[in-house]
Amino acid sequence: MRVSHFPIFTLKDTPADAEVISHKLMIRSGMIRKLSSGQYSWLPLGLRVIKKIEDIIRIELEKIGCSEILMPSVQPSELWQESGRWDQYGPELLRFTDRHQRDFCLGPTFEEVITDLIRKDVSSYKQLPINLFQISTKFRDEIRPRFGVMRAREFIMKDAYSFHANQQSLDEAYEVYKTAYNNIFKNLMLDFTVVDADSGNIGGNESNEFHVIADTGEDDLLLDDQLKGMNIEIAKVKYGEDDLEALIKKTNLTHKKGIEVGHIFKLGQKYSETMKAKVTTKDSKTVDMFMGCYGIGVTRIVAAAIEQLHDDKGIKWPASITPFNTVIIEIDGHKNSDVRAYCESVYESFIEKDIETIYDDRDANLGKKIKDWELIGIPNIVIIGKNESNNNTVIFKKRSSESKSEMDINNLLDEIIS
RNA sequence: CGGGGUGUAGCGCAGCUUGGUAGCGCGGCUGGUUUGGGACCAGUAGGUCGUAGGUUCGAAUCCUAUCACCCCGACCA
Repeated sequence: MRVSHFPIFTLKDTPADAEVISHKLMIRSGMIRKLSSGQYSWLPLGLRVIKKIEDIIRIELEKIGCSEILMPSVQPSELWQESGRWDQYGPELLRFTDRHQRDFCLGPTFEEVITDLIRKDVSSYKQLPINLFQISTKFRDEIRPRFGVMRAREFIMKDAYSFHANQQSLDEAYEVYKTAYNNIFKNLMLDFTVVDADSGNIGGNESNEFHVIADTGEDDLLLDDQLKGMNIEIAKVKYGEDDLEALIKKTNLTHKKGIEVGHIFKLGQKYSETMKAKVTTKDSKTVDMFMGCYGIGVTRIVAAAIEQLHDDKGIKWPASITPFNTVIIEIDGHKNSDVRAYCESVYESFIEKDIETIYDDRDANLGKKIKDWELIGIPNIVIIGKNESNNNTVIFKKRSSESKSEMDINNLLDEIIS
């Protein structure tokens, strides 16, 4: 892409209403803009990061036999009445009425809809297990949205659901998802941990949370050397102790801050029972299906990655989810046609190698361009001016390092690809 | 919902205490010189001071109400 065709919107000043670093950097680097409290528009740069995360998730889920679907966000109240959550869920469930005075809500989660979907088409144990997921916008009328997209009212979540004829099948699937989630977060190239957790009002009897480790995280975790452990809430119950310091002593675990980005649950028969989602078993009996549900906060991962990987200049994207792999910064290309032509040819050679490249062809001086791309956090920075054009070389600088070096293009391509 | 805070130009802010009709920096636009780490010079546009009401000869400034936004708490991917 060329910047002339891929608008970037960077800011020098931090907007006054941003508090945490990821929020500040997302606004300044032009990834998002606020519409109203807890609601953000995603600009081209930010959306590319979302797509990267979604693709990593898709690949791992498809590997374990989970197929993608898409369900409506506007959900009829009847289903929520049936599960009992119309009354239980509380004001976080945004409710409204259509022109026929029929009640609806904006889906904060999709157990009701998917259970309804499955019960209509599945009647035999032979059709099970079934694994489905969607990546879609969820809405929760949060008491207090905050920290930008970290806790937004409208956000993108991947939610997967599994249906089984018996507990054993669910147990097996749960472990498969756990492994897949580990792979997803490994592939995202973020420091993370999985902990035992409370299943909250989703229901069920076993659950694990996946956390991105970050000093600015909101959740307290107690972890061992292997980064395994438990959420503080679980620890409190388990050890009968409310004080954090006392718990650390008692458990001999390390205290870390985490940002919850994934949560998996064994729902069991909670929804299938109330919503009468049954199948016939091998011995001709009927049984309520066993369910699991598995969530990942896609938009929250964007913020969590930034919380974990940044410096005073801006974001430092891991290769896995960077909006672009490489930026080519042109010096004086608007006046120097040799430089322009040379930049174009270097750009083409990057594109030929399938390196995701953004070519900064703006009429601006070097300092401004470098500041912008360091803020945005592109891992590889290539600088080209008249010297490089004459020498048939480029200047190469990594986002993670201060040093620059003049390089032959082919050598650079090899280095970036490796 | 309880506690705290902020609304003045696209962004960051000053002005408010002590009323006299709005200013600075960045950004934008035009022209020129520039472009090797956020350039310089000259010019220029842009604000019913969140909204409504009140006090006053006169309100950004004082009073009342209201809305929005942010932070702390309860809740959560």
